Amino acid sequence: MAAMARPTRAESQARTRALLIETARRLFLRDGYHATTLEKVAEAAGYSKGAVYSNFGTKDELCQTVIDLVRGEQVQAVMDAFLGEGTDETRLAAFEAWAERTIGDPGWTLLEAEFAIHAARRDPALRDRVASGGRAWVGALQLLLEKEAHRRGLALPMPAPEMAGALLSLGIGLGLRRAVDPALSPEALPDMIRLLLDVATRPPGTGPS
Amino acid sequence: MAAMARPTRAESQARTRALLIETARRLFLRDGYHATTLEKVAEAAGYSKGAVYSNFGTKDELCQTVIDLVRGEQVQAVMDAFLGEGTDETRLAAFEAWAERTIGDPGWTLLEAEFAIHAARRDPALRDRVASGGRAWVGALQLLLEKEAHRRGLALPMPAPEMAGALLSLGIGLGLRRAVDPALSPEALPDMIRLLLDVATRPPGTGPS
DNA sequence: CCACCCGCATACCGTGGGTATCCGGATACC
DNA sequence: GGTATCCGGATACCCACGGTATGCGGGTGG
Repeated sequence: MAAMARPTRAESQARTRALLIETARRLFLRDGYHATTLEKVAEAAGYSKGAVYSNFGTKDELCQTVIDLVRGEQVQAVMDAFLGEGTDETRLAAFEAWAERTIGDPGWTLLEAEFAIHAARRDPALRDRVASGGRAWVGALQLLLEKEAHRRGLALPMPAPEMAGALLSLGIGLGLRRAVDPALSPEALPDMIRLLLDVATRPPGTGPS
Repeated sequence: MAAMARPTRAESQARTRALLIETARRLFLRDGYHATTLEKVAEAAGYSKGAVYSNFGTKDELCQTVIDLVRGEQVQAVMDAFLGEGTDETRLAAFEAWAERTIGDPGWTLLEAEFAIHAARRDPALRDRVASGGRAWVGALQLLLEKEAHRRGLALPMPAPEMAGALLSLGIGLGLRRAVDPALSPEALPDMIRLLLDVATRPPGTGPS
């Protein structure tokens, strides 16, 4: 209680930091990395640029923080969707809903790609950190694939790590293309997954439809 | 001859434009869209910023010009590689060499992706133009797939347009991921193509290896 | 209670896209 | 051939934005 009446410095700063992250998240996701200025973030959060720089070393650091946060949520969401209970079709439908929400939303895909490109050209350290984010995705997808294959009792058409990488690449590419060309169907990713499952699952002698 | 001794204005401007495009191409491919400044381009080409703005309305227009140019060459190159003569394996090897050169080179993939993202957020007109570039890729790949399927006398595992789209997405995603994480194998794209060919080609009763 | 510390605000700098204006030589008309 | 005009390119400038230096005021430790 005393802490609320007169917040300690650490609490006060933590609150500032949280507000900045929350605001930055909204703006970065809405407008992208370059179009979002630190001044806009600071003002929207009710602070000045100084507050940002006393909580984050650079714009890159703030954005990376936001991205790590959001990616964690996304990975969690896709794991929940695909690893939950239900029939194969139910879970595939849940995954499709997730894909529609995530890949269909330009904000997230564009931000992660934009920042990755930015980092790739900046300094190797930032690039490495972004690369580890990609590996986090691959790891999650790999786990997903292995569990799914085991649950269905079938062999994957290629080693799980490579297949996870291919899936991630496909998702990134589709997200980008869809952001540029909204007419593009979001069904492509689920279709591809269905095809791959079909490959592994198809009884001998059955050709492609 | 008279034209060389004293170039007409149109000739002079055409030369300026060509030099600017050539220089811009080098810098955009090397450093990316945001890191390349018009002043650097102008200076490297031996002109001033004014020359750029009297030949191109905006930085976006210059970059779009460069991208259209390079994409045309890339599409041509991949068509030549895959539609040329030779055995199936020879042509697949030629394609792999192309993929290694193109997707392995961060410059091109990063530039096209960076500009696409930039355009997607800017104005719809620019976004549409970038989208048409994407459709050009899809069209070329579709033609390629159909010809290859016909040559081998087998059915594609999914409709050609969708498959072309998937392939393009895969290429984009792999290119981006590889730019961020150079340790990533460039074999993934050819592997995926082999897998898909394998799916359509596999004799009945043969499971995945 | 007081001196110090530090989170945030303010003022400022360098850079880069874009604009306004100017200059000089090619062009058009007589 | 002379001269008025036009226009490609140069120069000077504006503003936005990332980043830095410094100042202020209130929490903190003695």
